[in-house]
Amino acid sequence: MTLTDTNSWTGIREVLLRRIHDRVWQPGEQIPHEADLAQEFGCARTTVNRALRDLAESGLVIRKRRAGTRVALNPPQRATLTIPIIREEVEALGRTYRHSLLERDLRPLPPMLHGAFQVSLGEDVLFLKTLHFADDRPYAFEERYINLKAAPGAQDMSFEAVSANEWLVHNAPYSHGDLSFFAVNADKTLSRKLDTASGTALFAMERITWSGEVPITHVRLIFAPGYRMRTEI
Amino acid sequence: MTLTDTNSWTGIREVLLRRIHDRVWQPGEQIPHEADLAQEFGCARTTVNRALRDLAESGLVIRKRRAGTRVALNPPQRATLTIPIIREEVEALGRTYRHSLLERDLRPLPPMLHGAFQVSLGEDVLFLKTLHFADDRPYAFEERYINLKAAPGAQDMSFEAVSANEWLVHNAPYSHGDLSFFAVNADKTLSRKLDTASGTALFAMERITWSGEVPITHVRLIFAPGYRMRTEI
DNA sequence: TAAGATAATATGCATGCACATATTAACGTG
DNA sequence: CACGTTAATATGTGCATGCATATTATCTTA
Repeated sequence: MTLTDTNSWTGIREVLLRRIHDRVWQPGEQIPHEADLAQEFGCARTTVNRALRDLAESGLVIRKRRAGTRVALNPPQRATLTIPIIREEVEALGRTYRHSLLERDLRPLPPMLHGAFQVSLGEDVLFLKTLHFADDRPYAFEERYINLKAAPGAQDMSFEAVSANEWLVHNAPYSHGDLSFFAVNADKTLSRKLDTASGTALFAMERITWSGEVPITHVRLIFAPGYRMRTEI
Repeated sequence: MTLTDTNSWTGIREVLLRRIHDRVWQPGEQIPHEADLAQEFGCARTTVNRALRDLAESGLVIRKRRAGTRVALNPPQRATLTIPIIREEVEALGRTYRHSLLERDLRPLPPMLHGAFQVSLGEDVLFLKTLHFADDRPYAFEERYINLKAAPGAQDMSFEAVSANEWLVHNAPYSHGDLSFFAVNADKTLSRKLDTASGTALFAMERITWSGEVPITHVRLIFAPGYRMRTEI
């Protein structure tokens, strides 16, 4: 009856999904064991396991050893959003990308970042101010601090040809990071750079990345008015 | 030498991860076949497969049949963010949640939503305006349209005791949706509701969900000033 | 030589089995 | 009856194997 092949793990996942959607198995309710399901579908337990694991990953079911598998009470609304390199994002829109480096100097780490960005306080960090353009219209304004201990090569880069973002992605890969999104009002500087009225609400993103225990970079990106970050769930 | 057990799939994943981080395998470079790696680690190919599949899922390697596995050129910066139910988000902050229903009526679908929200144009939709509080301070302002064809029970709900969000999560589960984030300036209404100055930049989220082909609801959530959406990568 | 058929190969997936591990239920024992 | 011990059980994971499938390389043939 189903279009999907029933004894492939994806097929089984679809069937289970439908049962959850159609309330055959109520939220919070325990569903049959892997072994029973395997028998029902006439496949190996491994295959059922694969399907259930996938559902558990997306948060739809909760699995516990011995306790069994149950339908999640409130399926967490998870969204995976891809944060592209700005150049790629702009080019994907069919527009021409360029960027211009507004500032570049060594300076002590601003106190605001002392907590998150644990560098010995004497050390200078590389500070960059960049403006990103799409078809010669400002697209995003970037302020970035780079820990030279984590990315020593950065000191010799001008970051005029290749953006710091891209260079870092390729030369100082991170293991983890913190990401946050918020809204800011355009101050005088921002409004001039992004060619908008002062006070305009702007979408902003802040990111700190580490390689293990070592902080690599702190970026603050502020997008031109009208920017939307989209994703599907 | 490694702390992790080397012949568990997670252990193998760690080893592979380190090789990628340490540039033993350069970006774009092809890495050994599953079979070779299995021999190197002294485990079954299945186990290597599991580790590689996991790395592929997080976008660090690209796998193609016959073509082999190679390190991703620009590892997409993917972030999974969990969009919690507001009540849970507020309570997780250790604050008391409540909400108040400001408006509730049936009305034709506003033209703005005709494109996304395909309801026969004659049909009315349920419109709700809600203000969410944390410790009696405004937390977020919500405007919501509910397709009564997708969630007929909604017409009989007052949504005063239980929020529309929670009710829908439990009674009209969606199969997919569109999600977007942006910034808006507080207009007169918003500034009064959210107790802030007019013009303040506010973080906003818009979401449309469907069950199959049928649209369920359109929500626009505007958060009080200072809100940050955080996640880890 | 160019285009199409064919073989080789790396990953994808299913199976059956065994053992590990977390968690709950049952069981004693004081 | 309370509390700690033990057994039962469902999921987690590893292994060996075989076949499926996509893609590339090679070999034909006109």
